[in-house]
Amino acid sequence: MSTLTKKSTEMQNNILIVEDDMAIREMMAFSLRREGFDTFKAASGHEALEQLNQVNPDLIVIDWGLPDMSGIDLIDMIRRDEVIREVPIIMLTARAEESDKVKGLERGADDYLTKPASMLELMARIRAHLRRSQGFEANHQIEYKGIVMDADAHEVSVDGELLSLSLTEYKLLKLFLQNPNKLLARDHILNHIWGRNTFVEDRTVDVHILRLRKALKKHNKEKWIQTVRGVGYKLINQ
Amino acid sequence: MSTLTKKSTEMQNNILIVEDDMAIREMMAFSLRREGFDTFKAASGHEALEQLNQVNPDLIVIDWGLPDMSGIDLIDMIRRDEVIREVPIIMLTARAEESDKVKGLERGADDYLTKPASMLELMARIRAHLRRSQGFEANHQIEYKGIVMDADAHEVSVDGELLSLSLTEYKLLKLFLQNPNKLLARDHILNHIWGRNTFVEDRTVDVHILRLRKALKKHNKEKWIQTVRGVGYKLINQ
DNA sequence: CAAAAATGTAACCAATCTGTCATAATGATT
DNA sequence: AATCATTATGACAGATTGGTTACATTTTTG
Repeated sequence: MSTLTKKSTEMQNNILIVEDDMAIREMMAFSLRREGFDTFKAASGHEALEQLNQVNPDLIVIDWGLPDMSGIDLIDMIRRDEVIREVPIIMLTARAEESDKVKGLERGADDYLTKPASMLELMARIRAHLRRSQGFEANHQIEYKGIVMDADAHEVSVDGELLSLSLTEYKLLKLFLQNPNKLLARDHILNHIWGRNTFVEDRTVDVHILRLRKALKKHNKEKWIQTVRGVGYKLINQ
Repeated sequence: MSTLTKKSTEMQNNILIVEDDMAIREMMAFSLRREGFDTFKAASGHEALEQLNQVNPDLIVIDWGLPDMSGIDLIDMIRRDEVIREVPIIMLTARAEESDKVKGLERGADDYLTKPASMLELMARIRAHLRRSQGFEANHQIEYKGIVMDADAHEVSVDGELLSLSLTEYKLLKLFLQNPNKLLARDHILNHIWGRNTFVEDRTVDVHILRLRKALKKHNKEKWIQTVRGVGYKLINQ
């Protein structure tokens, strides 16, 4: 699996820290690593965007005052990106002014802490957000009309029978199961499975769709993946 | 729809306030109602559980120190309940002690505020949580007199029956649905569907209108697209 | 290390979509 | 009613699109 699509279900959680003050940044990174997180660091908005082209963090901590752009602007850009849009964001600020707090939360941050922030509280809030964004169930199962995907076991079964899938097929099916009945455009699929900036052909998606269809066909679920000409594919019911 | 299953997509959000201090409770309720939320109140843990048997709130604000049980215990019970388990919870406390904060977050609260809490900040945090718990899944539908276009599924149905459309027809219909009862000039249509500088004939629009009309005809919606001689077309109500 | 599996591309074909034209139908104007 | 202007319709060819197979390359497995 490439670094690009690194996601967090079975592995450690990735946290991206965006903070220009080196001392604070390193201190946070240190604490987070000690707690078992994988950390990625950025000292500016642009560095952050660069990082986001290479990692899909599970949570982002953003300093309000960055040298090149405001934290708010960075949040805006993240929330507009199709792939990472939903990542939880914790804002960090030196000013205790309430208007900032409110502004940050209104504009897309999920949480807000005032510096000097207690590491303990930051950790607790990070864990609270991760807990929520990764679901409550201990064993992550997605189910849709007889197709059951067990993320922990990395297994898929159709009407009880195990389905043998390659990794790409698995990820593809997972994407479909997470968005049943929704049209997934080709480039959307590309972005989510291969990452934002890979040089994979459009047609490659088709081939993998074909392979996934074949796998489903063996279990009499032939017509589950519907083609929408000119746009993409859709997982449908029957 | 029964009160029990009241969920929040189309209607106001329900907020449950669990707080024993009447002054604070009423103040919060007042502010929340003014902001357009539906509020439900409980002065104790037991009252809260009673309320939860009747309403499914979209978010719960819980005071740390309740007369009959600790807020933490209440959270535990909520998180163990199959139905409401995932509701966002904001803890409220008079003590500023950090250990409480951390404990609350570790045990299942999603957020934590210290009293005296600023109403503005509480509102902002409530909205941030609601946005996350429901905002991302808004499904984009356009509806006009029995024609329902689901942008996520890329589907159109007429009186429940699915309509099969080519991409251009789909875009055309979308344009009409976005501007019902409005006259759409030919060049307006051209600009919106083919782009500003394409070399497509005016007459091409007619052909696609024809095709769209045919598709609608199959579902007894023959006369929906009206010709306005010399100008363009209009989507009308039968 | 050899064999098997997985992956990304290219190439071919079939289905479908699209734009244009010719002609018919309709409406407006005189 | 005759003429002109505009739109509807059907047919057609070329373009686009997606399904499929084959193959080279990489990765994994035994």
